[in-house]
Amino acid sequence: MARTQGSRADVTGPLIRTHARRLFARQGYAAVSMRQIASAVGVQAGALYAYTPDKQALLFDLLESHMQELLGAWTDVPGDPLARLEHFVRFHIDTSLDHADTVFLSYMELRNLTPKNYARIAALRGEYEAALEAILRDGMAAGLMRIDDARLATMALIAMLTGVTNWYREGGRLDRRRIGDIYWGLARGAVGAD
Amino acid sequence: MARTQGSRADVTGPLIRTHARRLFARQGYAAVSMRQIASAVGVQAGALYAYTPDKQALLFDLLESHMQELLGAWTDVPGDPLARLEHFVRFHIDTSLDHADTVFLSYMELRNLTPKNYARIAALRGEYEAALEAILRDGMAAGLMRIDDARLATMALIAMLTGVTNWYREGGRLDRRRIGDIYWGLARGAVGAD
DNA sequence: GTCTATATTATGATAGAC
DNA sequence: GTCTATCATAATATAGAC
Repeated sequence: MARTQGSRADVTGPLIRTHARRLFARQGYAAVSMRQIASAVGVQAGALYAYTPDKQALLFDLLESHMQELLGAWTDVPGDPLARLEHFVRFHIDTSLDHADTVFLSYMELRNLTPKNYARIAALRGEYEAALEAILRDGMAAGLMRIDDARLATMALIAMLTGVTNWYREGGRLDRRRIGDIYWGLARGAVGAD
Repeated sequence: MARTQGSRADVTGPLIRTHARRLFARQGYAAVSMRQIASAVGVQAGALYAYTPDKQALLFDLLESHMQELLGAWTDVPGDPLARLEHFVRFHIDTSLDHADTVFLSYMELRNLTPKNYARIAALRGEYEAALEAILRDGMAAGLMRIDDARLATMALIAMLTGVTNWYREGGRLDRRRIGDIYWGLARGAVGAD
């Protein structure tokens, strides 16, 4: 609640998203008021409505742009399914830690989306899951992986990797590279590639 | 919002817990009002305060009694670490699915606890994690498992197993027994026991 | 133990001035 | 684009009657 006048559209928009993301992740969508977001940004509550039609749209935009960014950032590598799986493991851990707030939001606040908005996010998530499942199926076909059920293995691996966000703390016992190594070992074993 | 008078202490208490648990899990703690819980139970909002000092205590009671029940229900089996791990895998999946609402709550609403209440739940969770970690360490010591980091493997396995609640639907493609088989295969591979 | 009524505070969203 | 002021509604929690 700093300024009392003046237009700064270029900076206010991103600030709203940043602070909303952080607050939603830390306290939950329903527990955060528009006034609280405005206060963090340094504007009055009314000003937020120049950037978003309502609170729901703000949440949806955060989740959708995150999924779009995730899908845009993911690039499969050609060749050996095991190398591709290792790449996915490291990519997923790194991006999950880079966007821990949004990742948490994506699991937590799906239920606060309208049905239509929910369907959109679920579809994007399905695309991402399909990328991993394709790798596993290729690995099975090539005889490099022993997997009972590719769909369940996909869900299991994503849950396992995303779980890093539950305990990781910057400056902790292990750095990211080492964590990636360890989880790649777990994933490789899980798909029977040892 | 059915009755208009009459005392039914024996049934109202459990009903409050049951409906609060379901509503908190489906909509989030902050999004659920005391009126909403009261309405589901069939009493007026004021009546809830004969059972709980406030909303926060209601959430804490649900989480704490769940953790107590989980710890009470868990019994290690003697002998082979691999058999003990299989037992843990099936136990964790089964109880997670039996208490899907509370499991979800336990991950999502920890941040809505006061620091003291949070510390209590975290301690109970730590006890449970320690049970799995002990199995993994015994397996490593016995040369039956190849694990880089027992602590991370513990967190990874629990996240993987708990993730079942994210996609499981009653009457779906796979029954619980089969799901347990598949996840046991994944877990066994992850700890290098193939 | 439960109801009705209410105190108090906060919420999402809008209108109009600058 | 932002502020101030405000509407309409809803929240948690309490008091006192039955």
